[in-house]
Amino acid sequence: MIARVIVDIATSELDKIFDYKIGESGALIGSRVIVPFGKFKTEGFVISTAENSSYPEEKLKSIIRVVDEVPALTSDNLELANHLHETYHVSMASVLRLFLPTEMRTGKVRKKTANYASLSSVDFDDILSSLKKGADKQRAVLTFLKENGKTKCSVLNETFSPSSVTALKNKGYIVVSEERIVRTPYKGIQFSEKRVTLNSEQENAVKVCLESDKPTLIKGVTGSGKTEVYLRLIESVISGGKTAIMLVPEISLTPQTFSRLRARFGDKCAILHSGLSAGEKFDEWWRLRSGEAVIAIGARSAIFAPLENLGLIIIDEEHDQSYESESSPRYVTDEVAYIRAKLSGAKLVMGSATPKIESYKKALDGVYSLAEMKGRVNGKPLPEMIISDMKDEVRHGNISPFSVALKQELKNTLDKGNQAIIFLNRRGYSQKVICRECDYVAKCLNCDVSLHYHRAEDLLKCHFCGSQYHMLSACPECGSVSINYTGTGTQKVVQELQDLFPTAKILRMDNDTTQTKESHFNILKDFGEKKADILVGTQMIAKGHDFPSVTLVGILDADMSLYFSDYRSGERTFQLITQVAGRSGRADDKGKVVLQTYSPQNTVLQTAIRYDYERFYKREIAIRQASYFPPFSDILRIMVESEDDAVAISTLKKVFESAREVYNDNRQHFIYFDKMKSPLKRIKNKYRYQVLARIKGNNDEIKGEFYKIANENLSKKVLCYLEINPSSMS
DNA sequence: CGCGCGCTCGGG
DNA sequence: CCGAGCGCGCGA
Repeated sequence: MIARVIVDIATSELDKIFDYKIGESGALIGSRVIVPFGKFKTEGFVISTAENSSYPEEKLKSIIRVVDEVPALTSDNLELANHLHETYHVSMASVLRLFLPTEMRTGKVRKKTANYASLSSVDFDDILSSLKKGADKQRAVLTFLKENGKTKCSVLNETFSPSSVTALKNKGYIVVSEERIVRTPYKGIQFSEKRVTLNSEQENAVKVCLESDKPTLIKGVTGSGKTEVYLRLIESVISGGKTAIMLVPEISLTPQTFSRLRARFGDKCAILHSGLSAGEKFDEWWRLRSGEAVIAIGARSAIFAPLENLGLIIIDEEHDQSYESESSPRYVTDEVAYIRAKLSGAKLVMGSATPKIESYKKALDGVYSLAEMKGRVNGKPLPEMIISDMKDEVRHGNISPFSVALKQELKNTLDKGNQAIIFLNRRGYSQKVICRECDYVAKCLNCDVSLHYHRAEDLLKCHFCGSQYHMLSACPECGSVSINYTGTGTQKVVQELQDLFPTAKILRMDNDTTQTKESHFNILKDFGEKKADILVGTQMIAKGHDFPSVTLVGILDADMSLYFSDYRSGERTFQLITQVAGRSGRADDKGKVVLQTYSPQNTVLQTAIRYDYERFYKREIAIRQASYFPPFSDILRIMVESEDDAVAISTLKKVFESAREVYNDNRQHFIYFDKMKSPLKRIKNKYRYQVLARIKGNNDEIKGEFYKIANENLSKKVLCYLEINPSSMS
């Protein structure tokens, strides 16, 4: 028998199948195997088997051994891998890697075992009496085992003594056996479960999802109880003997999210999360592979969970940007989910309060089924939104980061003993450091961006590459000591708030305060337990978590994201405002939101404060249609990045020449085609250029050609990749 | 003349 | 990806 093997080396010239004799190895389809390759050994994947090979018999080598006792990849996985290989034009090896935790490939983790001791079958009293008089420790061990049953040897050794345990073992009075230990993530978390009855909208959503033979989009306002709908769907699917995947945005993948599933489904669910230790990840993965766990929950990569007999895929907050992979292979999660669901006959359910424009269009066009949830489960209205015109504030002499209205509402909130959240999507103290004399701006040496000042450490930091620099004592250009800070960040907001409300306790949550695994959780926990009055934070406070005492949300700079020159900036702003606003007034008191902006008449903001997604959508889709932007076209961008500017430029030229041939042959499909510097000319010491195109209609051939061009120009010195409708155009 | 380095090629 | 094989440039 012949095994057809993909060697686990992800370069395009090795992206072909090598045949090996299976011999005595026992390799099966999906097995990871060690094979001789050239002068060395390498790891590979058996993607199929055959009776004989087209390669000369005498040249065939044999598989050395298989790696895992059970094939790591399922036939579902292999089928999906094939499709991704074809859609994204990436090597089979790099696609297959997606299906395994990286720790597993490098062979660093293995199954963990420990020795356990238990009483042997000899009569207990006989043993006790046969022991010598002085052997009190041994008697104690035996009594302990009698009372507590099977116990880890390490525990016995610690509490009693290793010698007494060994002595008992040698006499045959206790039996020591090696057993597998499953490393369980978030062991300490309490699982509490409040089972609720579904309201009619939730019932309807469940029904639509289960009955539809198309993917379903659940459009439900914040607090409408989407999670409960997901749980019911999972219940229904696993009771039918099938398995389920639930994807959540990276940032929502908290112990609390997991504990809700754990409470309902116990050990049947496994979590796949980059924050887990290598051992935990490995064990959770195998629990899924072995069928011990049937529900996988995780961020985007969990779409590759090793489940067979898949019945359901849920994508929560489907509009979230974290569903886009930013390293090769650059898959888009909902596309992968769509293919996987189709291949395995599973249901696909996506949920959001503010669906992507593309998704909502599909729902309206009948490509997806639509389930709407307009009411909140607690029956409370959505918080009232108030706009503060910051231009007006400045005109009236208010130069603080807070409007008069926000200050007043903050005071009221604190007086009532309630809590407030202040949202600002900019961390650090200030965004820019500028010389007042000569307008010099401090910039990163590796990136084409200005440095942010961080007061806590008195450092200048680059938010792209993380480089840190000493704070300037004087301008390096003109020597002036007069330095200006512009662009308020979270650190400065905390300071200003503290000045305004000296007795208030303020917590800050952003990238800088959540560096360790638990800090994220701890800040939210402290705030939830009312150990602070105000929480100041970035994007990461926008999601999940009910804080019943929060009755005020302040959004500073609501229009910040409006001015990115990006066709999706309006959509993103609407989503962000809706989401942040949803943090307010989740329980008894009615919530309020103060939205500060310099463009109060902007339609995106005007529709957002009325929670009028429909109107926002209508306007947005009209703009996209008139200007031929997605979903009425596809944006193709081939990025060229290199530390060597000359190499980048010469590669760009080659890429452009090849792409131009495609363009010339298909002019009627192109709306736009050109080459240029990227908006961010340099990041992490790499010069960045791009070939940008926009094409009409369903043009998989053009996409295919562009994928090919990108792959052909890739090398050690230069990074070259195609993005389709990227969420960031920087 | 020798070897060091950079390029190309093959691997089942 | 990694080693082998090969060509050519330079120094005692």
